[in-house]
Amino acid sequence: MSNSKLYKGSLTTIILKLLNEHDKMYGYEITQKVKELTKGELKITEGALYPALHKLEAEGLLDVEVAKVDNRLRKYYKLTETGTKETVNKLEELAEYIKTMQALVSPKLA
Amino acid sequence: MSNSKLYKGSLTTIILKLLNEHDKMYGYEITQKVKELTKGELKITEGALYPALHKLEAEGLLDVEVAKVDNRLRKYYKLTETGTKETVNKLEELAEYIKTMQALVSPKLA
DNA sequence: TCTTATACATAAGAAAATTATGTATATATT
DNA sequence: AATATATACATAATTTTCTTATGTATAAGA
Repeated sequence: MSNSKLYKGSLTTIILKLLNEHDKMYGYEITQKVKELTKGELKITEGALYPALHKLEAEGLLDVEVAKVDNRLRKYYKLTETGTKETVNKLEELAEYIKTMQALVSPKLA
Repeated sequence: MSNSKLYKGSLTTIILKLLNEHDKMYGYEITQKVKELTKGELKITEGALYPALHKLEAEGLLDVEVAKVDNRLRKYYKLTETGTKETVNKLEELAEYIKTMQALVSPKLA
């Protein structure tokens, strides 16, 4: 994912946010979009992505829809209603995390 | 540590930064300082803290000095030269992480 | 023809945390 | 005096999340 361990725990937030913006996406598309948006800084590996998608689906945050394009399989994921609500929570948590960390590493500015 | 999983992976950064500011600190003091600086948002658990300190010591980033205060044991940790350099790296990684995540979740502002 | 890209998946192992314990002393409360 | 809370360390079992490696299959480009 990256040389930095800080990304641990943020994959779910990333997936939910992307799906919140793009309506429906398939796994490989997510990896490419992340690479593009972060200018190569962050590469989502398949070993992390697919289990994460399956977990989100099992938790009822995502719905899946299978399609065949160019004779190749695609699994399109989209947010459920619950998933949309959870996205809001995750984004609030991210904002809170950033605020908290800035308070810790820049205490003079906090 | 917190209800949010985002803190996973940031404990080392937090420890190093606190030691960079406070010269020497002992474990329990670190837990209290974090609680104070984050107004209770973040609570470092002992099961996470002590193994992390031992690991940083084993890696040569921290030196330890044992003291007895009020008949109770304290283990004061301080940054080694290597530890000070690594602190700079970790803080750069944190800044980079925040920048990257903002590019992902606020693409319009990126 | 061979490599790269697209597209899914899982399994073994590592890393970092949580949760649950354990020991011990000091201080505050009932 | 008894009990609870705070101070101060530690580790072990388990869980979560990721990396690395591997596997299958089709399409496109060199």
